[in-house]
Amino acid sequence: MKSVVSNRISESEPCCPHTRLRRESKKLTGARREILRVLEKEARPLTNKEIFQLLPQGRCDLATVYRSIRLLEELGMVKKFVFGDGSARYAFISEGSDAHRHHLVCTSCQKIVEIGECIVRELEERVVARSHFKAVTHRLEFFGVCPACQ
Amino acid sequence: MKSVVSNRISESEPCCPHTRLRRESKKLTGARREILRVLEKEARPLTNKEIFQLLPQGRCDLATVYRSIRLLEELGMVKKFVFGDGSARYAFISEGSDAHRHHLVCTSCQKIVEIGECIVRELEERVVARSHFKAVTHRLEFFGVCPACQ
DNA sequence: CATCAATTGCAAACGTTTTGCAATTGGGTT
DNA sequence: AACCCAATTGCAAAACGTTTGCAATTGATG
Repeated sequence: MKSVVSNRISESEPCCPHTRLRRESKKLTGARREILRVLEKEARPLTNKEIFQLLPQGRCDLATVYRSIRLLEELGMVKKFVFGDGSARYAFISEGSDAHRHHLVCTSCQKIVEIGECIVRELEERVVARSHFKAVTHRLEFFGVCPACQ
Repeated sequence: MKSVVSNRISESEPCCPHTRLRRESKKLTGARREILRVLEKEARPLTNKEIFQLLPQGRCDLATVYRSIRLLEELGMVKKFVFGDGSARYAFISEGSDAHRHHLVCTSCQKIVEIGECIVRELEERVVARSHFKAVTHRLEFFGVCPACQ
C-alpha cells in the first residue's frame, strides 16, 4: 500500500532532497523545503497540523502540508507513525537510514528516541513458522516518560 | 489516560459482563449486550461502523456504539487496535485474559491470532536502563497474510 | 527567459468521532 | 409490581482531520 517507490530510492546512491524529488519529476518547492526543514529540526514525529504551525508565518496552506507529507511519505523521505491515540505523525528519514526502526516515545512530550537494535526478528521467525502466515512484518513501539518530563 | 479502572478489574474474580459493568455502576443495556455479542462472534477487531452494521437491524444509534465501545475499553473489556491505516478497531477481551498480548494480524482479512509469548520484556528492560525513561510499556503487532488468504 | 507540467491557495466536500439535550430505560428499592 | 433516579439513548448538530476541484502560480528545463 505504501512506499511504492522506496525500493528504487534505497537502491540509489545517497543524495540531497532535491535529487530525491526530481527522480520522480517532483519539484523542490518552497513549501516542501520548509516542511523538510521543520521535520529535520524536530526530534519527534509531528502531525500535519503541528508542521503547519511550525512553518514560518503561514508559509503555505494546511492542505499543502497534507499533500506534501503524503508525497514525501510515498517517496520514503518521511515515516508515518500512528500511536495509541490514532493520530498520524510523520518524521524525517535521513537518506540511507534503515527503514526498519523502533522508537521509544515519551507519552508526555512525545519526544522520540530511536532504538538501535531489533531483537524481534527472531521472534518473528518463530511466529511465521507456527502460524503459516506469509509476508510477516511487525511494528514495535515503546512508550514511557522521558527524563525531562518526570 | 485510558484503562483507569483496569487494575481493579483484573484483580477481581472472573465474572460475567453484567457484573463487570455493575462494578462501576454501569448498566448492561440492550445495546451493550448486542455489541458484546457481535464482538464475541467475530474473530477480528472491528471498527465502530462495522459493529454498527453487524447489529440486528438498527438496534441502536451509531453514536451509541461509539459511546459503548469507549466505555468497554475503559473497563478493559475490549482492546483497541490501531493498524497502519490509522483506523481504530476493537476486539473483545475474555475475562481473565492477560491484557498484555501481542497479535498477528492478517493484512487481507484482518483476522487476528494471539501470540502467547512476549520476549520483548527483556529488551524493554535494556531500553529502560539506557534511556532513563520511566513507566515504559510497549506495543508490538505482527502483520502478514494468513493461510486462508494466501 | 519562455514554456508547461507540477504545485498551491482557497473553499467546499467528506468521513469519522463527539456532544447537548430531551426522552427512555435498567436496576435497586419499596 | 410499581416507583424512582441515575445512566443511557436517539437525534441532530458540531467538531475534527483529511481530501479534492479549480483557477492562479511557480519551479525546472531547454
